[in-house]
Amino acid sequence: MRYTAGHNEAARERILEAATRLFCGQGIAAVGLAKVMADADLTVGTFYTHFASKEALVQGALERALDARHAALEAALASADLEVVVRAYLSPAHRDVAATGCPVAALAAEVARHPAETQASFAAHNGRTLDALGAWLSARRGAEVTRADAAALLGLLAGTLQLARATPDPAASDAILEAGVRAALRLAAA
Amino acid sequence: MRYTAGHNEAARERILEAATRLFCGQGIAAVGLAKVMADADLTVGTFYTHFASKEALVQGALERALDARHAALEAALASADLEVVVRAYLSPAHRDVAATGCPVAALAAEVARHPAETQASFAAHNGRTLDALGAWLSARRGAEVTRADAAALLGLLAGTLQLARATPDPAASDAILEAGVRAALRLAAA
DNA sequence: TGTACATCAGTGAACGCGCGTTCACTGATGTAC
DNA sequence: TGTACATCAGTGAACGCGCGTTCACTGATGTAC
Repeated sequence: MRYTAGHNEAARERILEAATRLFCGQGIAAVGLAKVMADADLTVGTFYTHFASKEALVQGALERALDARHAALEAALASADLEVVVRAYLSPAHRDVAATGCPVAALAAEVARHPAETQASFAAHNGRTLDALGAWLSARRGAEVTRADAAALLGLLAGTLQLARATPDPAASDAILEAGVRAALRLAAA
Repeated sequence: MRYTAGHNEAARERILEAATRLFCGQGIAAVGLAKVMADADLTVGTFYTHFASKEALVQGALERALDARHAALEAALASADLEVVVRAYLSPAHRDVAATGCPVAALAAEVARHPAETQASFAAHNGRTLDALGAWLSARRGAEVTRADAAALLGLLAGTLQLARATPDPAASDAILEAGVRAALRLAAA
């Protein structure tokens, strides 16, 4: 081949990285392929040598983002308390930089309007995180914490983060984050 | 004037109704003005005799939807238990018809990317619901429940509904709704 | 070793389409005289 | 009472633009002979 081995994979990775950042920051519908490719230092024309369609890119970007979040959560749960994880999730820093933040908070509502295949991929990759969270909570309490219970906790985190992001008054937004931390810890401890 | 009194207001109301339904069902960015106007039995050209821009329509539609939700919640809290309200919110019926459902669950993440003025309007109208919910919970418990605490509860409801909507497997989606009900009632009772 | 060819990621222009917005015009009604 | 004019929501075509997607072409490298 006329490009170094791994060139193709490196370009694909750059496209996925740019897509993840732009989708999480601005929404899937609001970001065009030209913008994604420009951010990956490529022109639009070459997009289709890497992905079959925009929808395929959406799936790839969601998987990448969810897997990254999964790895980060596993590391955090292994070395820190749940309170640290919850406080990091509902922090002003996470609220203010959606582009590199949780894909569930940024995109779950939009994913719900995408094809079933995209939803299935999203649910499967998010499910790994829910299972890990459920197992961790089960070990901490005596009782079993199901994947669905973990989903409710993630729902609280993501929904509260969204409300904080949609609240322009800084003090009011901070108060929502703090109330979310209290609620999440109460829920996790029960 | 050459149209009956109230004609203008009736047309404006039809546009707002169509916009609310389409935005909540498909997202703001995915719905064009032509689609909204066609749903209101009008042509695109007349849109600007009713609204200054698409963003003005977005604000109007959000306000209408949030005010409707507020009235429905007040009525429900006056005549029914919180558990009934929570079960209705996290019901399969509400999950399956986003178009006529809660605007917070459908659009909060997208509103967070809109201009500050739109966010302020959204936060103000949603705030009325949060205050009513907080007051109701305060009266039920002994302690004060702030607007921010009510926001965390709404965050749990909306976030969990989004996850259920993004879960294509019916059984898994139902389980998430049920876990959300348990979590919401635990949070409200505490 | 030297040359012709195959490979294929990348280029850049083009496609049809729908977007938000503008505008000259229509036509039914209310008002002025 | 009858007629000319003003009003203004609605019409429908057009604007420039960006969208997702396609395609003929480029050019650097690896392979075949």
